[in-house]
Amino acid sequence: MSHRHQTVLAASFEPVRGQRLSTMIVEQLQSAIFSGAIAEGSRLPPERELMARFEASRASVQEAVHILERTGLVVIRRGAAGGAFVTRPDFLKIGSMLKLMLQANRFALGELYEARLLIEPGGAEIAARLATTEDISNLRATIQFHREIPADMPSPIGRNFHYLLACITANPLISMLVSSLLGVAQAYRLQQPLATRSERLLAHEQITDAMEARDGVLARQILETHLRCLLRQAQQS
Amino acid sequence: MSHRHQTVLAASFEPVRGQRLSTMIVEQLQSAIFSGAIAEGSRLPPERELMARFEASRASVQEAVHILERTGLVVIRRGAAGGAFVTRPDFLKIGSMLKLMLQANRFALGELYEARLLIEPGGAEIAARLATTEDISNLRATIQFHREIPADMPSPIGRNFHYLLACITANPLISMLVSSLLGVAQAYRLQQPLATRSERLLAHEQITDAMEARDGVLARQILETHLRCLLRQAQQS
DNA sequence: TCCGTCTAAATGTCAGACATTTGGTAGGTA
DNA sequence: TACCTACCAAATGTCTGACATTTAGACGGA
Repeated sequence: MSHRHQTVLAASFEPVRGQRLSTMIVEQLQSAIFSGAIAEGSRLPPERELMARFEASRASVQEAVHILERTGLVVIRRGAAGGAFVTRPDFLKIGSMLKLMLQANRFALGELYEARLLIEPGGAEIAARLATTEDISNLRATIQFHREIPADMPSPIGRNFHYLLACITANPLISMLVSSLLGVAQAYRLQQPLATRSERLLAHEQITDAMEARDGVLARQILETHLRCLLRQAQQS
Repeated sequence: MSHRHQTVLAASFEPVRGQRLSTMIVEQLQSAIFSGAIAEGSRLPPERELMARFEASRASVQEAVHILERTGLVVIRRGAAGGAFVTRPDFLKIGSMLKLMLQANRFALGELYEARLLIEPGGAEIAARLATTEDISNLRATIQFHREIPADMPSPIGRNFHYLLACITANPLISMLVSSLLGVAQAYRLQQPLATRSERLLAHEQITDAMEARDGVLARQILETHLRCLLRQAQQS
């Protein structure tokens, strides 16, 4: 056993050096979840049973399940009827994770606005087509909300005008992407707010007006101008 | 000790129910990394030492470090001079995680194209401004590559026309978003390819031609038309 | 009916051991 | 000197078995 390196010209050159056990378990569970073999809301087998199935220690199994929870694929409840329940990662959680990782690479602020400029104006146009009167009044309420709270208080994402706008598109992919970008933006903005509050509120109001008039093109233009202005400022600083 | 629930009107109502140990360790290490207290490229203390610092078991510490690795914040090397080295998550890795989470929510194919329609045409316009002759020949090489490989063989992301296009924007945020969306798209496309190969290749060639002519608007239009056509098909099916 | 209490199932954590990987070092040999 | 080999030590990977904690539900008494 001590002469493993004197291998006698093995037929297969594949190293197949196993990954970490927990990683492989994660992958198997993931594909089981994606394939629908484990339905949403149902419970994964308890750890002891997974141990037996994967022929791994509890530590490895547990780490795998914890990673799944961190990814947002399951929630773990302790106690008698507890366990790991398959769930759907809500896109706020996804956004916050993305934000975290974006934060690690330090992007230029300009790059951020450039990306927003790609998504949001087009999103506004779609939103204008779909907005209900309730959506509109939601937007107005948010504007009012921001008018009242102190400027230094960061507002929750649910009260963010741009996020609400994205949600109106009824395309979860879009709202997710926007919420991620906004999360990154927030981390930057704490350092240096680019637009004055009144400028921002004015733009938001104009956009809402345009949407109420069902003028998608106008809404798009205003948002585009607004963001492009911020982009220029960001590139200068 | 068995009457814990008869708490005598605690002064603080905060449950402060401790999170998982590994989670708290992850957070501390993360903020240490983000703050720069642990420089990029340097090594985290070995597990035994982290055990002592956090007063936790090796299992907890190890799980935390593994999670950091999964997040892309460190790479772990085994062996003598091994350990967890602080690194920067490259955006392909981030993109793949985003893709994973997008995949978990099952989107309609139409929503996917709608999102791509927001990002990619604008991205193409930016790319047309910045493309070098080398970029152009890269694009052509990719088209040729796809012309030659069998249709059923999935191509690597580095050979994906749309991804290359996004990379030319020189905005890592954009390439990341696009690569994520493409990843999701790939999972779908295995089921049903919407565009015929010749249609796709033709569109790609036209876009490249437009970029070579520095006609950003045209490149944008072609890509937009192409995607919008696919979107319509997706909505019908 | 409304409580407390107990129980069992499940996760959370720990300690210690052994296995594996891998860089470096010391020594021998051409 | 240059190269190869064997060995060592540091570090992560994994397992085992135990104990701690949480919590839903069952059981029973006022």
